[in-house]
Amino acid sequence: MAKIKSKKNGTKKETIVEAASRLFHEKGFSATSMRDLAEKVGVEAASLYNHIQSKSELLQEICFKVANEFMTNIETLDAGALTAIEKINALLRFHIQHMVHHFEEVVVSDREWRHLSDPYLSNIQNQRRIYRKRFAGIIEEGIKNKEIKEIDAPTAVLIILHAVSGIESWHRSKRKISPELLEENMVMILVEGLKK
Amino acid sequence: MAKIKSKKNGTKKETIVEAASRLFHEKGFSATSMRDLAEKVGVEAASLYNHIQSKSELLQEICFKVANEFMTNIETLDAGALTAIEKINALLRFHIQHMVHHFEEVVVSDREWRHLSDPYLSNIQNQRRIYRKRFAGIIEEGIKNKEIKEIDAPTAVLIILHAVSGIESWHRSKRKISPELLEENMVMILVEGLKK
DNA sequence: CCTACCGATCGGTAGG
DNA sequence: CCTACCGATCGGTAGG
Repeated sequence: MAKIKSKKNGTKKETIVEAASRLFHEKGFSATSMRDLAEKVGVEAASLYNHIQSKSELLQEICFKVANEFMTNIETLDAGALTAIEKINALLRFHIQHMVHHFEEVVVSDREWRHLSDPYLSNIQNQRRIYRKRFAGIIEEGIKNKEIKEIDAPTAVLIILHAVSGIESWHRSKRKISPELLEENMVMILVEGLKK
Repeated sequence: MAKIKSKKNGTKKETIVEAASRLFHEKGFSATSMRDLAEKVGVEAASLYNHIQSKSELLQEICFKVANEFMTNIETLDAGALTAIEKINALLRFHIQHMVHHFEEVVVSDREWRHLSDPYLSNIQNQRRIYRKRFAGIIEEGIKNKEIKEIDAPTAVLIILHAVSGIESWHRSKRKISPELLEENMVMILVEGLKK
């Protein structure tokens, strides 16, 4: 009876994953039931299973989509001919913009990946480790070049990545500054803190 | 039969809350069952209810304990005669040390407070808002004094508080630097990023 | 502190 | 896409 309204350029599955992102962000993966999701989408719970295999698959979709986007970005960027500081600047801005525009899926993938099970769990853990190592490599490059002061690179990565996830509170705050101002402020505080 | 082993200076309830911190951190509040908790403590699930009222009470204990510690700290510190930068330095170090030594309860209170229900939910949300405002106030003081460069104070607070929560990854990492080095690095990057 | 058990809700399936 | 329903598990209680 009630059909899933899929957007112009999207399959019904994509519509479901999008609704799942919003719910997982709001209530967490474990506290979200398939009946909650069905209600949000406008069908009965059983009907969801014509488009997806399991609740777990929804979390997989979200986590791997986000991981791929960040991984692709760091690879193309790292291949370019920028200085280390310029690379870090670009990485940070990409993270900020992603958090501003797709914060629900980014937050979910950051906070709920623990609820995946193998082999997806190990896969995501690996990707996250590789990403952080690559990021740290860029910082170490900058330290060698004397662009960046002598800090522990993994600690700097950890600070930058987690600082960005603070944008979630920015979304919730009443009187937000503009996304552009937010970006400039974050770059100013974080990148300046690294420079020699 | 099997009795709860309470530590020398702790009630049985405290033993249960401590185990709950570890489990809520590991699996999340919603995915942790009272049977999981009972097993960890060494009794049957029903027996837990001789010491606590509900699962929700455990989360309340954790969240309010952490909130009180941070609130007390900022109040005593803000009453002192330090410069703004010195206050921020001290606040940051308190956060770092707390995350290093009591990271399970700090992470749980940071990540799971959404699962509280009113009136506890509103209470915690208020406390968090007040804390951030007070922190931002100190930064604004520093901007007026020309100790700190002209940044958006709420954004700086958001960066600092979330950066600190990155210490969770530090705990999980194989080759950790020492807590002292971690602290010095975080202060170096974050506080230097604020200075004029 | 345990055994026994409650109603509610969960993720998911069968069959149309 | 829905109705009907499954076994499992949930938080919590009664009664000893």
